Amino acid sequence: MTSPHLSPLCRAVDGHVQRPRAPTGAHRALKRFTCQLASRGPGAIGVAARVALVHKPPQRATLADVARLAGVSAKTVSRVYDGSTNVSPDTRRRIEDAAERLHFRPNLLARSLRHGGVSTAVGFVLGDLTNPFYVKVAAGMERELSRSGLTMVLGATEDDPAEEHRVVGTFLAQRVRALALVPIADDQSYLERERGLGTPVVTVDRPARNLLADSVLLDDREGTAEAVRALTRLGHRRIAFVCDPAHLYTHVERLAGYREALREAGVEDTSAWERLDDPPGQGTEASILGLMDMAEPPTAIVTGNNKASAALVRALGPMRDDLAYVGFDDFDLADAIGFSVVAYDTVELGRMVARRVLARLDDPAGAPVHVRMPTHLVPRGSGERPPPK
Amino acid sequence: MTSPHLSPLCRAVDGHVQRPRAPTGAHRALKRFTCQLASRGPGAIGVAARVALVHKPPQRATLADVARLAGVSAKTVSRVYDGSTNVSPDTRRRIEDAAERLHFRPNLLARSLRHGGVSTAVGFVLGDLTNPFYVKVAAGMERELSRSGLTMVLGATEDDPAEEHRVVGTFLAQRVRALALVPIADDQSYLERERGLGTPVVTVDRPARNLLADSVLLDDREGTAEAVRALTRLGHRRIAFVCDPAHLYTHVERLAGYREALREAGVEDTSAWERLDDPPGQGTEASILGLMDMAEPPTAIVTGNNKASAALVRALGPMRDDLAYVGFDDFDLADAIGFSVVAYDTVELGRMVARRVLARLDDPAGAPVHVRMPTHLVPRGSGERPPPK
DNA sequence: CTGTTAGCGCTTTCAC
DNA sequence: GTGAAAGCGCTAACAG
Repeated sequence: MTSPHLSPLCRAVDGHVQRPRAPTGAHRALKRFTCQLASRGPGAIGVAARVALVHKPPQRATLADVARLAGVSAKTVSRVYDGSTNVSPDTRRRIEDAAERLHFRPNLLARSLRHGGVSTAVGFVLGDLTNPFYVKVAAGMERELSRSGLTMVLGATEDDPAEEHRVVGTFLAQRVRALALVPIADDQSYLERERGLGTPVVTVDRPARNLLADSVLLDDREGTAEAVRALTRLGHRRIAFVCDPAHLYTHVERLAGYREALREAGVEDTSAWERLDDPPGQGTEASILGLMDMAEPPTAIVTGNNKASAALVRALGPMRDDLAYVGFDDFDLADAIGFSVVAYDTVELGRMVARRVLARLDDPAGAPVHVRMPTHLVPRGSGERPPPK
Repeated sequence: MTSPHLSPLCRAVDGHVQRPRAPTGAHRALKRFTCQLASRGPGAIGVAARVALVHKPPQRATLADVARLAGVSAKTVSRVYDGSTNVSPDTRRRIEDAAERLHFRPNLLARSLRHGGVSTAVGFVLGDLTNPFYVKVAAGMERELSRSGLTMVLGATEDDPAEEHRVVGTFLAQRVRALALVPIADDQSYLERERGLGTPVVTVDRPARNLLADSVLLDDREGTAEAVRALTRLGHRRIAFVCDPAHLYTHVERLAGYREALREAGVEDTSAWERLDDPPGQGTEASILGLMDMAEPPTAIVTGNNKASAALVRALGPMRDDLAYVGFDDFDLADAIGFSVVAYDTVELGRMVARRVLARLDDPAGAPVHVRMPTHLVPRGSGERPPPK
């Protein structure tokens, strides 16, 4: 019965004495049953056994199974997989053969547990997976992390502060190695302890509140200021700024850049041109149409994000040429419709987040590092028109 | 020294005898050191100790730590966290208090290992994180999975077959509970074994090759056919189809739908109107300009995906009204520029993938299930123009 | 309702 | 260069 012709997985079953109380005891008993039948030839498997076989699949081969088949100790097999060089070429080959035959895959769960209980995943908590900004950041992160053998786990808060706590909690329970976070809750002090416990936190797009964490942000203020300066240089003075919602950190910064640049050009009071929170239920399109209906309408509009830019296109049509406009954030087809924007490399931003995570893992101590990713003006026609005479 | 006033984490240190050979022995020794200093008051921590404390952070509290503080056994604490009701309210409160004080978080890694070595994550292997289609699918999946307490791990193949193997391998090593996959390799038979080992596979957007797996696809063929039928009903006969690359499953299907609908309208030979692989180095815009340069140019164009639609806008401008056109895939601002499309609910598709995963986890046996998500024509102007007389 | 014991699959320490 | 024993944090089985 314990003949050498039994399949490797069946051999593992013979080790039953060594693992008498596995939680999946039923599985194992069943496995032995079906394997025994199988050793009589496939035709001997009854219907019940076949159904059971499908319902309770065979176990994966473990390191011990490989060791047994290769005739070495578990530790030696382990050495082959943790990059140790202290294995003779001959032994190594035997082990690799055995592993191949058993389709062995090291269990990262077990390895992580043994290795200080920390997984190889980095959590990224973002607002919304349908927002192209967050997702391109995630793409950059993933590329950079995978080069270091780390994976990325994504969680969405749907811009709900309570969800931030829930998702972060799940990730911490999974023992992510680090946490990247687009903060939405009012307060991230609850993460201070985790940082102290060795889980670095890097915030993305917005700074953390009440938490000493690294951050990777855009240069929101300078980006908008540059756009407005280009317009004032062309002679524009009646420049509007459209953004919603106004309270978000990035939007506050962009508004500040707008005001700053207009003040430089001698325009002190911009309040008449600011549309910061859209009329409830009507949205940004209404704000923009309202601006154009003014007695003295603006000669240029700066939008605070890509949603506002889309609203502008919807409100005024794709190629309105009696008005100058520049949008924060690049977007698909902006080139095709000649929409000038304040752009930045979103994927690179994600890579930078990953690099901060890696650097922080290498050096958990030290003051928080804050990175501002640069923006640049992309002229495409809509932002280079002087005001009408 | 073992006074009750020592912090809980320091108490854990007193259990040193119980875990004498932890792999992080250095950490623990260090922890004891700093804790002892700390018990003399924070001011007594020397510079070296403080640096060391930061470099080698204290350990997380474990279930055993909580049990010790609450004066119960580990198993009882465990019962509180696995949803057992067999704990007296009083004990439960004591445990919860202790857990709170120690900031205890159950270690999902350990739990997963004990639970048959399967994690709570579902892997989704997609082509490219910057592609909005895949990402919206991921968004839908994530929403549905999180309702069942599962998380999602994302991996990108960058459309490289070798990467598919690598990413899938990583996920399997992490013992994902199931695998969703946009296949890119020629052959997925390597996953047959994993399925047999209890890891369900659901393919997305394209069927698997040589693997019995569930799939969630779009109704590509009918989607294109519907668009073409609407055009033939308006009188169009010279209808072009632009798509690249031609070999992809979805594109093959969409082409078939195009041909089918034109055949229904009496047009047998469509080869002159098909632009299936763009001129190398020049892209889809060149294909489209080439079509319009023909002696008898098409009166309508159907694009095979959103990239081709974008190329059409770039080649012909955003509001070309002497030509009818319809695109497969909806895209941002398509409404603003009056671009009619064959649309579908991408997020819902993702939810459906998640539901297939969950169903398959419940019932690993049974024949593969194939789902086709419906598409629908969204009229926005560009597709409802009759041909010029 | 609660505790004891053993072990998931792996890696660590230490001995050979 | 290799092996034996122990245990990471948690939970299943089985007592009491």
